[in-house]
Amino acid sequence: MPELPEVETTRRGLLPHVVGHTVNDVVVRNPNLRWPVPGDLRRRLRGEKVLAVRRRGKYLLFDFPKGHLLVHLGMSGRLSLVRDDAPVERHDHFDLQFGAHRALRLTDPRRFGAVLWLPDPAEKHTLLSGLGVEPLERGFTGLALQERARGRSVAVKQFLMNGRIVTGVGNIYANEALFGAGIHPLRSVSRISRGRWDRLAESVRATLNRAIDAGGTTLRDFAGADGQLGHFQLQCAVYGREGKPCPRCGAKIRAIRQGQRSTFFCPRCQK
DNA sequence: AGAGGTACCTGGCAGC
DNA sequence: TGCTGCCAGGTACCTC
Repeated sequence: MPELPEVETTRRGLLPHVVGHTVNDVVVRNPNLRWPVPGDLRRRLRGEKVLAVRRRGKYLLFDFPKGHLLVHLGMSGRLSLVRDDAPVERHDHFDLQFGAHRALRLTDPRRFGAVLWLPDPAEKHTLLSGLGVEPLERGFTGLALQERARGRSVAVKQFLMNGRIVTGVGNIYANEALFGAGIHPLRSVSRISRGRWDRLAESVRATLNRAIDAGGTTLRDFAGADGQLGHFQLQCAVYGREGKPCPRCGAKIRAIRQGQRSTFFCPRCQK
C-alpha cells in the first residue's frame, strides 16, 4: 500500500543490500502485472551489476550499465529481501536473485504494479517524461504550484493527486497535507492565494517527511527473518477518521467522495 | 487542454 | 456459514 514515503523507505532499505551487487538470476512467476513483464529480463540482467537505485514519484529505478529496471508497487505491491530458497507464496510474482542466497522479491496481490525494462535514457520513457515536480525537491514551492494551477479550476485535492502536476502524492497524503495547510479539499485551485499555496507546499513536504522518518524505524526489519518491510503507521489527523474529533479543534471529521476516492477533512479548520 | 470516468485485480469486511 | 456488494493507499487511457 505504497505511497511515496513507503516507496522511499523501501528504496533506502534496499540500497545497502542491492547496490554494487550482481544479479545471478531472474525469476518471473507471473508476468501478468499491469503490463506484461518483458520476457528477456533474464538475458538482460544476468551477470549485470546494480549501479544505483533511484526513485521518481512512486517509480523505483534500478540502474544497470545497459539500462534500467523500473518497478512500480501499484496499490498492493511490496518488495522484500528474502533467501532465494524462501517458500514462494501465491502473490510472489518476481525475484531478482543476487549472490549469498539473497533475492529481492516482488509480492503484489492486486497486480497493479509493474516491472519493465527501460533503455537509456530512462527519463525519456513515456511513463517518466510527463511526471510533475518531485515534492521533496527544491523546485516544489508554492509559486510552482500556483503557476501550474493557472487556467485550471479543479478542486485542489485532485490537483495535488495529479501526477503530471506533482508526482507521488496519493490519497492519504493529499488528505493529510490539506488538513495541515487548513485548505478545504473541494476548493478550486483558481481560488487559492499566494500565501496559502506556500503553506500547502510546506505542508505536503512536512507530511511526507514525517512519514519517511516514521518509516525509518522499520528499516531495521528490512532484511529480517521474513524479509518483510512492515507498513508504518502514519498518525493520521483526518484520513480514515470520519466522525472522530479533529485533533486541532474537536469538530467531527467529515468524509465525502471526490473523483471516486475518499476525502476526509475538518469542516471547521479547512476553508 | 482540461475534466471526468473507466479499467486493470484480489482480498477484506459489513450486512443480510 | 455463505453469499453479495462495496471498498481499498495507483494511474494510464479513454471520451467529451
